[in-house]
Amino acid sequence: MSPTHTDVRSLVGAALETPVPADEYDRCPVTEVMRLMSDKWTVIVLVLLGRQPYRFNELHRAIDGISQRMLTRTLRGLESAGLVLREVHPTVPPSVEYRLTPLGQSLLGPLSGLADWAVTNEAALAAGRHPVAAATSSGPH
Amino acid sequence: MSPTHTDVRSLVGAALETPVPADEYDRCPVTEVMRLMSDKWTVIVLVLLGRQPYRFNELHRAIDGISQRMLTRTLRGLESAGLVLREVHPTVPPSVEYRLTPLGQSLLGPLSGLADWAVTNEAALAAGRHPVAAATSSGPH
DNA sequence: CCGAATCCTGGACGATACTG
DNA sequence: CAGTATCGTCCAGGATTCGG
Repeated sequence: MSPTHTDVRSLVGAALETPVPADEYDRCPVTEVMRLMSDKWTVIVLVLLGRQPYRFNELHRAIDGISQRMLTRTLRGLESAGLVLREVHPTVPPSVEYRLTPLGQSLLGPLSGLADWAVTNEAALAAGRHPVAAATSSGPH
Repeated sequence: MSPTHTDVRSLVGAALETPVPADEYDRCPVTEVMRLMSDKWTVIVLVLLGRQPYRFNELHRAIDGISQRMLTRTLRGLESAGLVLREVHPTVPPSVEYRLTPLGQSLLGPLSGLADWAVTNEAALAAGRHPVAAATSSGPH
């Protein structure tokens, strides 16, 4: 198992001179995870399911603006990644429950780290570019 | 300044019953950050610039498969978010250097957390769905 | 209640050519 | 060297309809 990473060098290997091969970049686990989370609804679904299991329509009502189609697609994506478990209860009418798998739960930690950063730096981001000490060697005279 | 978040509840407020308003979700800082990072090249550019400053064509050569157009767009996006600083040196021929701002640097930490998770769970993700203790106790065969 | 099938639009992305 | 302009393709995502 990998030791703790202190940076994201896993993405680029150890290459400084070597260009990142397009193929390797495409199959990099970091890239894959970003692809998975980068659609419009996956994160919010992940967060909600992190709090409690939901039935399909509960989720549909809980997320304002999502269509049935996109909820289904989002859940399928998470399911096939092993982050969400789909449980069908053979009742009448049928009900389907979705919950996070342990793997899905474990993603909430890192995701929370990113969320924390986003909230902390919300102001700086909203400001567009923030006031950094621009250090051209010519210097502000 | 916000206290430390232990989960991503900042995204959903405190609402369990209340549906997440589409508008609020759209302007949530977490959503914005995900939007920023969710294109094909932003993450790798961020990572490379985290190691050292790059000139435009250095970056172009370092990332296999990226087009000039997309590199420009990616850098513009990062710049307008305040994560990357663009420095024009009035030499002949002109050279432009890109480096991370302190804000950009600070993003590498949380990003690294996600990368670490991705590498750690690469196997489980590659397997599609992982062998979780399924509710159906009926084993294989 | 849960979801698949179909149609449509906008934006991401790539390739190529051109410019100061 | 560091871009911009233009064109074409592909796919995420919304609306709607149908099925089990």
